[in-house]
Amino acid sequence: MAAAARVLHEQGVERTTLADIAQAADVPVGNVYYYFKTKDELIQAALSEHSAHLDQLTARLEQMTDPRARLKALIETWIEQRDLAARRGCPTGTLAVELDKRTEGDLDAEAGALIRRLLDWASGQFRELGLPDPDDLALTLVAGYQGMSLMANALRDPGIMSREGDRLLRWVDTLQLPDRNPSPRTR
Amino acid sequence: MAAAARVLHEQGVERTTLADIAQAADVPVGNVYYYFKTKDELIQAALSEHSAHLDQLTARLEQMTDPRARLKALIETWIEQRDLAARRGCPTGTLAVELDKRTEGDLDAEAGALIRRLLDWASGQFRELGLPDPDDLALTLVAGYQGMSLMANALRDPGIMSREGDRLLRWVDTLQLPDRNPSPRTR
DNA sequence: GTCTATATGCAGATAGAC
DNA sequence: GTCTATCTGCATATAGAC
Repeated sequence: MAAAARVLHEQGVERTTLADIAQAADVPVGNVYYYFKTKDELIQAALSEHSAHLDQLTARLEQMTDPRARLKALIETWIEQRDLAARRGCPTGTLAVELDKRTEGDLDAEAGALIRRLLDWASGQFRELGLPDPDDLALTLVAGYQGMSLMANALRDPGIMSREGDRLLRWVDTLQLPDRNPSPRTR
Repeated sequence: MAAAARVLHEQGVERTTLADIAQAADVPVGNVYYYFKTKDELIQAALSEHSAHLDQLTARLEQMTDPRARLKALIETWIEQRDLAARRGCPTGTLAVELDKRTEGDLDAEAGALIRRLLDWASGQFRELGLPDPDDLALTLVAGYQGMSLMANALRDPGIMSREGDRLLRWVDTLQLPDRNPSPRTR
């Protein structure tokens, strides 16, 4: 499963053969079929891997008490992955793009669900901060990440991850709590 | 070439067969090879189509005198394409993601070059406005577009294009000219 | 459970009639 | 230039020995 996730990310879903994955996992080709009946099941396994990584990441971030610090640590993590992002793009994002081109099967929805989980987690942090429209803020954050990853990948420039990542860090810093007593009418 | 551009965008590069393109163009398969020796040449032709579309777009925008209005019109164009973006993603962006997975050939660089041309055009507009770091602003703009397109596509939600597009419009509006005489030291 | 050998289908590419 | 028929290679998937 780890080999599948890695190779599918590196080479893309459609250009990766089962032989590639088998070789990366150091097992003969036929053996793969004992555990995964079809290539689609292998792709699903890769999605599970990414899902587990997301769980690990959020669990680590939640050890911090301040939601704003968690969000900034998330962005720092993205920046640290800049070289990989420039070479191969965001693992989940590029997977979503590829799978969305498929009409049959429902793997595309699963990639979307994975992104939505990140979105929901981020939304929860903004909500904890008491900020208005946490869903919108989460969307801006994750879209920002996907955008900078795609640009870094397309232009083969990890510096883009640093520049846009820093901008996101500053953005998170500037978000202000709304005035709690905007009007004397309240109560 | 138009059929190639359309079908390659809809189905993705790797899942599109020459038969698909031939059928969309209403010519028999073998005939395609009279004009395009390989599938790669067809992909290149699709890139040329996208390039021509970009030229048409910027030419149209440059009829406006105010660079800020041009940028806002660009964003409006993106928002108008929200349904296509939600179903298939940004034509150039998804192409870049797919082609970047290829090791052999140099098509990936051409997709990147196309994105860079948009980047350069946007940078020119910010520069005309006299704003500092026009390249960074252009990067933020185009990354924002790619990010919202990918999210709209992954979540199958055109509303994302509207929400994030509106945010970009407000962002362009808030960009201020720097103080021209910040210090009496000058001269 | 593991592995080799093989079947099947299809996509890219070509030959050659018209 | 156009089109049909066909070749070739390769990727998914299977059969079956061990």
